[in-house]
Amino acid sequence: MNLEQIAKLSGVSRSTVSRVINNSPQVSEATREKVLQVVRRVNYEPNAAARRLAAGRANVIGLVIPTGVSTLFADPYFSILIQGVLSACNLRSYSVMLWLAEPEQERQQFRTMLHCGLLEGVITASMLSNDTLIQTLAESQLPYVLVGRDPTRSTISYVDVDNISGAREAVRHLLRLGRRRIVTITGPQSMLAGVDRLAGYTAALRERGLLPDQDFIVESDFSEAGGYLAMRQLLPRQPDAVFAASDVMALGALRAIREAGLRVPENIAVVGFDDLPQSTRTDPPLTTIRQPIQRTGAMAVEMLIELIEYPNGIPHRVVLPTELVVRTSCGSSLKN
Amino acid sequence: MNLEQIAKLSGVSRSTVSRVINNSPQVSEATREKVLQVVRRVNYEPNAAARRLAAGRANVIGLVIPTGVSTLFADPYFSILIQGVLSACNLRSYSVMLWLAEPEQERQQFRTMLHCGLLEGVITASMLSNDTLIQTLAESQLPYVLVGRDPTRSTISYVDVDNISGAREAVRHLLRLGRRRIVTITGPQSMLAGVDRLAGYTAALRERGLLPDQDFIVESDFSEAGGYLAMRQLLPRQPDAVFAASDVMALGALRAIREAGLRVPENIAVVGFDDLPQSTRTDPPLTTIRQPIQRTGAMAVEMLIELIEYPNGIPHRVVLPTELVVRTSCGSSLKN
DNA sequence: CTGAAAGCGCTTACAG
DNA sequence: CTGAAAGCGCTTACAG
Repeated sequence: MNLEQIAKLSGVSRSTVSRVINNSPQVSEATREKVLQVVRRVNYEPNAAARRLAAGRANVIGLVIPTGVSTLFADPYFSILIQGVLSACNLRSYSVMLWLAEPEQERQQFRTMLHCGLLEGVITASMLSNDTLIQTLAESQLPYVLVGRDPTRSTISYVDVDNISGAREAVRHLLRLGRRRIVTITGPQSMLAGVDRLAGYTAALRERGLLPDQDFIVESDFSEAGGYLAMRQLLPRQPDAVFAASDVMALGALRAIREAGLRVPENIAVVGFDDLPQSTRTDPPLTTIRQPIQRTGAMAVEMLIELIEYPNGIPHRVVLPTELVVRTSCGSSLKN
Repeated sequence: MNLEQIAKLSGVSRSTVSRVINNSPQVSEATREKVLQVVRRVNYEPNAAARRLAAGRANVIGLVIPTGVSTLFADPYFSILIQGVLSACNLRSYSVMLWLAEPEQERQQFRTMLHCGLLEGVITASMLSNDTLIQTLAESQLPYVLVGRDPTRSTISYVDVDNISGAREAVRHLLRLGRRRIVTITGPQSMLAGVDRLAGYTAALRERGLLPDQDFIVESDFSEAGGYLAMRQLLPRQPDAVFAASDVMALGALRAIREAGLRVPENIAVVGFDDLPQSTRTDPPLTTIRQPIQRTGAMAVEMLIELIEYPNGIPHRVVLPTELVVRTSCGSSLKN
């Protein structure tokens, strides 16, 4: 069923049908109704490929998550982000093409995807800072928005979460509770979220005149296993608290602490970052920094659609706030 | 950059360029080389929308996961399945459009997506048995394959996992270890995986001449919280073992058991189903039935592509095997 | 082996 | 307000 046939059935020209489909104001009410009736009766659905070709629009965007197999499996962060992007797209009648960037050899596929003429814009998440993917993206001339800021480029739109403040809040909380030997398990320092959360940790200590001790900082990879290993490495420092830069790593830390026969929060207080759904059910329930993951995804969609619709608009940068969620993994100040 | 321009640059016609792009054998080696050089030099990428329009192919399929927001968040099963589908598609140079079926009102969007002319085929997962979505899919005339069988339709392709045998294996293991008061937390009985795994439980008991007790069976929803609640409900039955129809529910069961002050496996043995990555790290590590989730996704892709390429091929049904993975949540037979 | 031409299903100036 | 026509970037009989 195509335009031509609808036209025939409703006794007008193809152009007119096209106009009513696209809600053009320059159609008489009478014709509009007549055509709409046929459209509804035959359940007509315009062909997106043809539309894309003729008019450039097809309402499809790409979502690229450049992470190896393992991380995506392990971190609910991505599921939630994807969910946020997808529901926002549903609301706006956009479809999304999902692409997971696997190792280097796949970069050619990324180019192909960008240049194949199906996508009107792209959202990318979880980039390494200064990822070559971004370069490729920029060259494609497609509108795009980053999830996570990129300090090396000033002219692009991104939505990020306030990682520095969030991490600082986490460590301030620990300090308020009287903890002083606060170690941290960081995210990869090749990712800006990893860098920023470490910066927040450092800032909170400095505010109190404390000097961050290099031995108190172990770099990890946002995975449970990584958090576990890092915590084992930190245990000999005899910490009384740990700030893990993600809830999943905090989970690993909890496991390492338990294995060492120590107790949370009595011996070691634990704060995470993310506030994943399951963090209410860890043992003990995790005190953490909530970031609005789903909203981040939705915001990225809104920004991208704006960029698509107004190509000359200025780029926006949005930084979403975080929030300290106190549960029991740090104890309360009364006890200390 | 389009065909026309490549043609001009290489001094041949558009038709010829198209032929070399599509690897047609009817082109002389000399021309092919000449054209290919230009193609590579300018980094030409054919326009998929135009291709789709002209020839019907664009190498894009849809993946629809009809589950509410909550489940997708909570169950890594879906992340892994998506991963499997995406990597298989990457290998075959297909792109995938991901669509999450939210509540009923969204069904119209599903139709739109199917009929918009971008998709060449569809994979759907985790359907309710006899879901109306399948009806819509069938009407669309698109090739599709189901993840999970549908007993009500005999002419469609699906890939499923042997849920019945898997569940039976799980319960046999418990029986071998001497457990006799074996309860089960089932998946939703509106989903075939839920039904099949319960059937496996029942079958294993029957083999031993045991009668499945209705009080020993609680229906749940594949979520952690659901597993927790179900286990609390089952605890008064004084079970010495529980078969949870998914690892995520087993996690909830572990939590309920721990809260009740009981020990795993001493008081209650626990078996799950899935073998998620994190099931090696539960406390205690979970004995479970491994199902090849990623392979399921990849297989669905292969089957769908075959259906797309050979529209008159016969539908295939593939049932992938499961495997018992013994860790420590059931103890060993020596202890019993 | 190669090219000219028709056609895929739309949109959108242009003319009336 | 409406229609005829050109065009988006490809593919593919058809003719040579």
